[in-house]
Amino acid sequence: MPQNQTKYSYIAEEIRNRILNHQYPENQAIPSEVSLAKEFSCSRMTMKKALEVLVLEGLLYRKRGHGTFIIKSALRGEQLPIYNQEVSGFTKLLNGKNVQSEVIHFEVIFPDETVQAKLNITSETPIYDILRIRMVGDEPYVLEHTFMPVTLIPGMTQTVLENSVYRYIQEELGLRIASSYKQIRADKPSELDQKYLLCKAEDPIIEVEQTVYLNSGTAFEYSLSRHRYDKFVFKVINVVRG
Amino acid sequence: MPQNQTKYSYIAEEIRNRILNHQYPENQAIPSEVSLAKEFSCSRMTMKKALEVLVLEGLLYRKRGHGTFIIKSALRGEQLPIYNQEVSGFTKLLNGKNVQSEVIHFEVIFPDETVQAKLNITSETPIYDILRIRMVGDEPYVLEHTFMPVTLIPGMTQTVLENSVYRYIQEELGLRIASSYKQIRADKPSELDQKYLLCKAEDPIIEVEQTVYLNSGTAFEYSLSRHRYDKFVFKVINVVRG
DNA sequence: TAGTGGTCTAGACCACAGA
DNA sequence: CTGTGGTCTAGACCACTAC
Repeated sequence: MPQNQTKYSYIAEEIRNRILNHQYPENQAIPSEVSLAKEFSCSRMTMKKALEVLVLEGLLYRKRGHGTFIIKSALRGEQLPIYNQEVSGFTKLLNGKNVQSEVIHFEVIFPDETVQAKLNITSETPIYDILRIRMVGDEPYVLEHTFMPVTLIPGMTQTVLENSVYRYIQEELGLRIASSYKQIRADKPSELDQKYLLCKAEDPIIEVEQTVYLNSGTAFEYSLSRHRYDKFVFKVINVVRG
Repeated sequence: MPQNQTKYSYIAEEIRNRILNHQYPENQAIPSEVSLAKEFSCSRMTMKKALEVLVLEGLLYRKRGHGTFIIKSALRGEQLPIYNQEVSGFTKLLNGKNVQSEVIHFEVIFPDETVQAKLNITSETPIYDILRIRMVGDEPYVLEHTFMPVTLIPGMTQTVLENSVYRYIQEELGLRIASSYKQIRADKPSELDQKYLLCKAEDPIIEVEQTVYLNSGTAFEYSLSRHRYDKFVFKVINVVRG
């Protein structure tokens, strides 16, 4: 048992690995709560919490009176809980690929009414106004327009923007992200979209509007990400609770 | 305390109502776990579970050492957990409005390879092949192409299709929905889209591809819903766990 | 030091399914 | 009947914050 980790998340990790390594047969129930609790020397409640993590990831489902089963389609790749299970930036999502960011626009301004409402700030609160194009290899993927209060995220630089803003916020500033709210819609491409995403006037755009909150309950980012329609799919897993 | 409901979900409901009715000040912590547990005569664990429900709904956030706070933006309407928190059909989402469904196509066929893979069935398993246009008032909203195994959902009729398939499945057949997997993307309109959604060739389409699973772990629905871009927004709430 | 939420325990009772 | 998961309890200890 490693330090600095809760028991249930350690157990969840271990069982997740077993599932992904096919150490449990796919066509029958995995061991029961009681026997797993015995194996891991924990209480039944803790084991339940560990398994709950995997249920919410879409890897397991449980049925009273029957047992706990592996969701086979989750093993086949495809439907992995990538996009909506973690609040992370673009950089993390495309881990391993050659991701670059080009800063098109970066200044400090005062917010308009929309941004004031989204970030819950007054018109006198200075914000960063950032426009970036994100590239994978040589190809443009997404045009991101981001607004963040300067006082919350001090010391933003061109270098940070070209790398990972989220890494800076979490590792350098030590802030914790608590939640995000996204709205996804389709739109026609603007001239800006066409210019930077290299798309045609008849190509749709898929837009993700996002507000991200810190642990403290304050909104720190409002952003509009406009993606090429041929290079973006948003995945959502949904588990009925109770 | 009503029958037929768990204690924690009853408590969550009660506290949710208090929040929405502004019975707790927005700018300070709501009562602590311990005091709420005393008020509702429950253990601290049960109260924690009740509050956890509201955290996952995006209504509350909690901070160790500080307390439990209301997420104000959730009260302002806008960011309500409508679309992704419940696995429900179109009928329920637009509750109260005049929703109509017109069945364009309804027959039993054998699945192609894509549908076989999505529903995890063989080419000899008969399925319903359903094409419906959903209207709100006089306006077309979404064109839904749905595939369901006949053996799982027996007795499908034109009348059911014109009303709510989900209600039929849950109330008439007594089946329980466990989870769903969605992929959201933008696309150009096909001729079918243009004909039924009354959209122009340059209007984008937003497509939701969905597989829905029953309690038993079997997939019962694979569908492609194509929405008018000016009448559909997909909302996602995301809470960091741990 | 006191108060908050987070984790963990050992055990109880219940609902549901299959033999 | 046994075995499964779901709920609930009463209490413990810990981590974090504020005073």
